Amino acid sequence: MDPVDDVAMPFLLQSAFRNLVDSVHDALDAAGFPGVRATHGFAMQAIGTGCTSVELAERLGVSKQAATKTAQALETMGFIERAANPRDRRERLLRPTRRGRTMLRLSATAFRAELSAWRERVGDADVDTTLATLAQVGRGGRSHTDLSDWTPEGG
Amino acid sequence: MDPVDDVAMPFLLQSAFRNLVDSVHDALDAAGFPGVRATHGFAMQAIGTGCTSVELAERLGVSKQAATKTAQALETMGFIERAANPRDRRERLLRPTRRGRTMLRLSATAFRAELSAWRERVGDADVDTTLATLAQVGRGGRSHTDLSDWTPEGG
DNA sequence: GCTTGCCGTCAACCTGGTTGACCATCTATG
DNA sequence: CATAGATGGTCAACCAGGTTGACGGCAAGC
Repeated sequence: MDPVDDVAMPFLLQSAFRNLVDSVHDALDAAGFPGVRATHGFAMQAIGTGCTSVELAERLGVSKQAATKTAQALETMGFIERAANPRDRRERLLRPTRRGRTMLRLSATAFRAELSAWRERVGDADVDTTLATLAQVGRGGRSHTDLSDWTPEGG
Repeated sequence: MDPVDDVAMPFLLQSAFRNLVDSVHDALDAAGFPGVRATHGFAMQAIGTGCTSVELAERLGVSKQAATKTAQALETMGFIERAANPRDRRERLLRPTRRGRTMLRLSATAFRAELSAWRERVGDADVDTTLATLAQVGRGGRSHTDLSDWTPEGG
């Protein structure tokens, strides 16, 4: 394989991301969850076992209005419900429905399956190195996404 | 470092991409090229030494209308010019201006600088492995971006 | 109890993409 | 040579996902 120029990094990152996300969406589509977009999966992950719109916004690194829009889409698709909080009637707790949790589980499975394919193609060691490297270079820059409270299988 | 779950891959890819692109934009901004977006740099790379809108669309993996819009933005910013082709009066050849080539060169330099920072942080070997791994997993999936004709420093 | 501040929402707008329709032009064919 | 079809480019309408600004409802602190 010819050497990869450093300048190619952004393209490689983006195309890897797209390939990964596309394959997961294909799997979700086949499993009866059509129309799921990348943002939806991200947001579901960020919601975890439940949070408010403002928390979601912080976790996704977007404005609260954008988070609210995404949450509305998720609610329309039946992935979350917005429960009133009797203790604070301003708040609406976003929490995944049964269907939402199923989608998340399928999504995680699909991600792992695609990663397994990568591992078969290039070897476990290289994939692990890639994960570790990206995790390290990810910190340090401004992180638009707070991963601290994510429990992908926590529901 | 705790092990990185495979499910984290999309987030790592995306945040690495954003960090990288943001740092390059900061550098461009500081060098007198404000307002450059990721799409602009990508498109300039894709245009290379010159191509038509339709070719640009193919290289970027988007519709020709989207490519045309991007090209218009690039022209407005003074990075490309659209020359008539006397041989085929339908065509308009998109080709980088001097300023456009300068921007591309600065952009490439900034990418390499950021990658150098990565290399210092995690070591050459890991960055090389990451590049090679991403390059391999990138092929195989549907590639939205044709890198075949790119000559980043070719101008 | 009133002010302050936070949660959520509405509205307007931007960017970067989509599809459909269309005109101008080139090209291959009858 | 005329013409039908393919191709390059543009216009218009629309969508998704993000932004900022304004604002109403509610809770909480002096």
